[in-house]
Amino acid sequence: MRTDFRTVKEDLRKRMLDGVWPPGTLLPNELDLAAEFGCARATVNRAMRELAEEGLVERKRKAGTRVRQAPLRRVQFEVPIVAKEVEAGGSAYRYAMVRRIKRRAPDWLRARLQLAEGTQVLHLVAMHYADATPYQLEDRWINLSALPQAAEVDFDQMPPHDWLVSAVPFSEAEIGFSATSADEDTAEYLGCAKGTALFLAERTTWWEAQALTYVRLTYRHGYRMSTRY
Amino acid sequence: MRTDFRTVKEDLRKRMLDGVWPPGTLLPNELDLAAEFGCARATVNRAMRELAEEGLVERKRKAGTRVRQAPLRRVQFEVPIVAKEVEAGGSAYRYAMVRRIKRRAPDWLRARLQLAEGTQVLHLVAMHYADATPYQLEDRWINLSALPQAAEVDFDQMPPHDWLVSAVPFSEAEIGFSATSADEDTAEYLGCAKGTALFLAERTTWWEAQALTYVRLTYRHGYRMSTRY
DNA sequence: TAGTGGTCTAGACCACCAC
DNA sequence: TGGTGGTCTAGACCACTAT
Repeated sequence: MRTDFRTVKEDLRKRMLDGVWPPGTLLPNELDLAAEFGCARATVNRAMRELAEEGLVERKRKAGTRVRQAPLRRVQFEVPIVAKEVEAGGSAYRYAMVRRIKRRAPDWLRARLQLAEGTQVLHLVAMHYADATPYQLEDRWINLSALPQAAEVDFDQMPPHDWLVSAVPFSEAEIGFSATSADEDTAEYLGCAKGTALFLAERTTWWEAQALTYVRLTYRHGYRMSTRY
Repeated sequence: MRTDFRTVKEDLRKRMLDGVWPPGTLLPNELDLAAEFGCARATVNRAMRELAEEGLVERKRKAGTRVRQAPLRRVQFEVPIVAKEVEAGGSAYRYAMVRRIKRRAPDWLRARLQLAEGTQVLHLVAMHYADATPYQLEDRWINLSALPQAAEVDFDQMPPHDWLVSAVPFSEAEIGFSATSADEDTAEYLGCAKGTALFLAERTTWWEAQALTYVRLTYRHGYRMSTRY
């Protein structure tokens, strides 16, 4: 059995976790490690490169590889897709359009998306359910000057997110998370008391410097977004 | 000038973004691409592997490489470190311990951290400020059976987080984000009205299957955690 | 300037799996 | 069962930077 880069990687990681190589330690160079593990230098290189990407070690030419003082912590989330989220929780996903209005972009939206005055937008409100209980309220604005086809789409049949992914597979986005108080409408949609603290995700999507859509996703009371790292 | 794997990668990416290879397209195999780019197969492999890690393409032996239908979206956050966050915002960071009590772990904490009955814990409450205004309320519990040294640390001089990073450089953690209503105490600490919706981050940290600490970080009203992708 | 990591090459063998 | 990606090797040259 040959020496696998994963074997090397996990072995090196173990030495750091077990305190054999505490933070700040200078590791042996690639050639020496390759000799120790009985593998090619390229194999050690791959192992070390991945450890560096994970933030466990820091590499510099000539200076060598060091265990990081404060191992970097990067959290990775999958962008929550509501249908998958609901089904992963063992519930049946259901979706319903609430409102669909074509109108001129309000000022706050024009400012946020940098739209010209008088730009037409499509305002969609939709509810997402887990079994029969409200899960998420979607409040979406689509820039019709960038996506005129959206005006013809039947969003009763296809959730806006699905259509957007198919229409614009690649895009830049900014996503933000915060807490908000339920206003009267939101409280009614989500079945909670007015003033309840709710988790809010906002996303703005761009393509080639043009804003495509802005969406506010308000989650039901008690929602928690979590991950391990 | 030789063909760089970055060149190959960006060239391939461009073809997908530009619609030359729309979602679902089967890409040429590595050998053909290597011939096209005039480089070794390993170079193409590295480029494609990274594109796969980014979620742009999907690779399967024998089946080949395909452009993803719905390009996967992975969001990366740096784990927010309050001091850096505040200073990045151009404010002066200040920190103050509010309370420090050694006690037996309450039942809810024992359940969460899987502690034996009667386990001693250190309960710390601290405030983090941006300039003179409250920024974050830290409510932390440290398992003294795992970290007995914590009992002797002067947390007036060093924020708990900094001490923990130096004491336990490597650990597993679970982090969760949600929304919460300000109770009376929290409202007073953060200078907001009772019942205000606040952003809450909770983190539980483990090392070798033993819980080290559980912390609730409640942010001031209006806080927003955001990222691009 | 010398030591270290970064990358490319050409070839090889293998595991997986769609056909 | 054959084609594809996954990985390893041995060698080479180069870029960066600590000294």
